[in-house]
Amino acid sequence: MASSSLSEALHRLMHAYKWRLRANIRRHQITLPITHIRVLKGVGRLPDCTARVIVQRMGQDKSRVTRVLNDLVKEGLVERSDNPEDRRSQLLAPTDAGVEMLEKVSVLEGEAAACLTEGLDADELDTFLRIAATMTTNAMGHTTEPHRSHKHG
Amino acid sequence: MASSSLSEALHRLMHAYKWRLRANIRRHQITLPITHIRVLKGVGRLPDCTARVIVQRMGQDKSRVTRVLNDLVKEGLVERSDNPEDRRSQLLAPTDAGVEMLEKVSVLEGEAAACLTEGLDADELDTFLRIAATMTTNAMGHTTEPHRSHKHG
DNA sequence: CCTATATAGTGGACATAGGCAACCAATTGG
DNA sequence: CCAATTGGTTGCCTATGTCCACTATATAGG
Repeated sequence: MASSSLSEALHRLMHAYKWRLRANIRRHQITLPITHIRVLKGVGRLPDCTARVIVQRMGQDKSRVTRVLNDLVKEGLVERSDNPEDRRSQLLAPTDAGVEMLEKVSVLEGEAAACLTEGLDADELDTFLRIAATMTTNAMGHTTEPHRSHKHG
Repeated sequence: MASSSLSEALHRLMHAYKWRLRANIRRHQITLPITHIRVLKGVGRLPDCTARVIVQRMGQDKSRVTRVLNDLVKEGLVERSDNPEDRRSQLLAPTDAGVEMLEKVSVLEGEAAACLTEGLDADELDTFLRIAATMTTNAMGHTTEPHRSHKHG
């Protein structure tokens, strides 16, 4: 049964990965939840980043992103500034503390990735990523229902 | 940066997969959350299943498993019976309704898996599963800390 | 211009998920 | 018998994700 294998394999992998990531986060004395880290990374990496961009990139709910962003601002890791192009939204950028945090995070994620990919060569990792991307697209693709509420990019 | 790619790829894949699964669950008029389905599957598949077995197989917290099991019993999908080998624990088995549910679930997971693996040949899927298993082991493996608390033997 | 509609973001409420620690009861081993 | 361990339960908290309603701005159509 490939179906069952795939399902369980995904759940287990995700569980294990999160576990590893959390362990690393602790070890580095960071108190941010994983989602917050992902959002912070997005803010740091994307040039004219708005909440909308994060929402689209992560496929997450708007309200969730808002709340995470609120937390990050409260923690002094992210700043909002007026968006001259659209007064409904704000531009997001990491503060100095945010940049610092991002560096720590980069290290820590690198360690996690190194841990996971131990014993795999670049070719295999590449294949894995390619298939994962295909699966992601497949899963979100054919909607089976009249949905078409949002399109990504 | 493979690290960042891997991290994001995993998160995205899991998010997309869960989304697809949930859509299928809805379509089949099933009201069980994903975790409950996983636990029910475990109970159905493993011969002398106890809560402990589920905990070990899924790597989940004991308390979580207890609660999910309680729900499943309350829903009439799982039955507990005395374990003659150990009076602390009970043997778990699906009821008739549970078996029925498992059949529906099997269909639905098959559909989800089929959706995800569309355009992938058996070889690629196999590779993917193998690498995923390796990563899972890696992630849980070298603990960085003196842990060695349990091994399944 | 005014109105209708879409879009960006916010917040409330809730469900699902996972973790930590205390605890009980039964088992095991000295 | 006593101590430590193990299987399970419960309380409590955090994290994650979704749905819905709402505000404010933007934009298209009349």
